[in-house]
This record gives sequence, C-alpha cells and structure tokens, in this order.
Amino acid sequence: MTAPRQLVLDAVRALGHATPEQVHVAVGRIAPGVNITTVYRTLELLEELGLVTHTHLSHGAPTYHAADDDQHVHLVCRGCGGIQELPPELLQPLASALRRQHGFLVDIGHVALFGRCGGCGSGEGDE
Amino acid sequence: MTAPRQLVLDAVRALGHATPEQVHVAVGRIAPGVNITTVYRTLELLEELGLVTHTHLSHGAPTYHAADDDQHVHLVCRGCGGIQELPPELLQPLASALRRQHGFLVDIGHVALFGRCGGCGSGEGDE
DNA sequence: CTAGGTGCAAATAGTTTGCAACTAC
DNA sequence: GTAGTTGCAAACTATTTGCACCTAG
Repeated sequence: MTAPRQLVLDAVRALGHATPEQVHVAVGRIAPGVNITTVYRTLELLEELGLVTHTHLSHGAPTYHAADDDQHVHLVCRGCGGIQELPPELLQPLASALRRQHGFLVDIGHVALFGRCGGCGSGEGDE
Repeated sequence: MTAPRQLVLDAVRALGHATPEQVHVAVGRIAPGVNITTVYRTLELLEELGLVTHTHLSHGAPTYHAADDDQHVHLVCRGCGGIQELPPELLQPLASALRRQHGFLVDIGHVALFGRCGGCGSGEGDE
C-alpha cells in the first residue's frame, strides 16, 4: 500500500460518495501531482480488493464509496438532482423475494432508485 | 415527425432495450446515412415528449426503451452481465413505503438492481 | 537488477455543439 | 423566406493504454 493508494482510499472514505474526479481533487489537495490516471487505477485495484465499491447514480458518473462504510440505498431525485440515503433494510423484503423467486442476489449497497422527491412533485428534470 | 425520427422510435420499440449506438446501427440498416448525432438528438426529443425513457444499466451506456412498452425492473448480473426483466409489481411494496415514509415517488420503470444471478454465485465480475 | 507503481501523453468511447445545407410550409 | 431538421466535423468529457522513469527490495 503506497502513499497515493492510501490517499485515494482515505479520500473515498472521507468523501462518502465520490466520482473519480472528486477523489482526484481531494487527493490533489493533500498531494498535488497525483495523476488522475493513478486515481482510476487505484480505484480499480481497491475495488478488486473489496475495499471500495461503486454505484451508478444518475448519468454515467460512477460514485465510489468505501466498502466498510454503511451500505445504503440511494434515492436520486430527477427533479432537483438531490440524493437521499436510506438504510438498506428497506430492500430486505424485495431482496429475499428476488432470491427466492429468481435466484438473484441483489447487491443491496449498490442500489439507486430514481424518481421524484417530495419537493419536486413534477416538472422538468434533467436526469 | 420526420422520417429519421420515426425510424429512431421504431428502432427503440423494436429493440426493447438499446444504447444510442445500437439504435444508430438499427436505424442505419434501414436508412443508411442517418447520423449518430441525429439519433442522440432524436432520443432526447422523444424523451421530452415522453415517448421513450432511458435507464442506466451497469456502466455508462444508457439504454433507451419505449415508454408505452411494458415497464419493468432490470436485474443486472455482475457475474455474467446478463439482464433479466421482471414485472414492476415487485417494487410496489417498496414504492409505497418510500412514498409514505419519504415522500419519494420511485420511477418504477427505471430501476436497475445489481447483483448475482443464480448461475453466477460468485467469482469475478466486471460490472 | 527486477518488479511494481507512477506520471505523462496519446488513444478511445461516448456525447454534444457549431454551422451550413435542405425541406416544408 | 422562415423555421425546424439534418449531416458533418470538431469539441468535449470521461476513461484507458503505452511507455519511460523511478524506487524498493
């Protein structure tokens, strides 16, 4: 575990959610000169090691979070773009149903649900 | 509704799920020369009109499907990359709970759940 | 010396934009 | 002719790859 790697892991843990670019910025604050390439490579490595995982919230931007972090379900509002985190227990009933009926093991910490939050009843919504 | 637009809509309907590029290829089979740009622009337009919607399955590639198509929940297997479609009723209990408890209106046809399908108990998994 | 890790630049994929040509009223 | 639509090329963003360098054992 080298310095840049530790920094990337720390950044992911500190940020909670972060895109590779956000991680890069965070790391760069402490150790300027760390290349974005290294961030990508390190995130990939950390993911293989099971230390971080990533989820796809909204568009293409993947967000990484530490695996030892609390797992949570994401509610992404298409109106205001806000993201709510909810306890994963909410998914338990669904998860068991899927497992029983379809043999599918849902990765609960990796779920993003799209929709509208209370404040954004309707109207436009860009993702 | 011009010819290219009709073709894009037809392609989305015919393909069921498709990335913009797949739509482009499908359209090109019937009307070569239609530009990928037009596909993107048309998809955007059709989405505004409410005729199609898109979901993010796995990585960045968005998949479009016709809005009048049956809504369905996607189960994306991180092992084999396979995609299962399930009836949206599965989400009803969860959706009502979220609505009641969090005022959040889940877009049920827009859900992708990641995990492992029966055949891919464990092992690697590239998204 | 040897391997792994890193930075840099270039390549690639996916998507968007600017602009001129084209078509339908 | 005016507005909306399209194709093409170029711009952009996000990500990946090739390669030389550097450091630890």
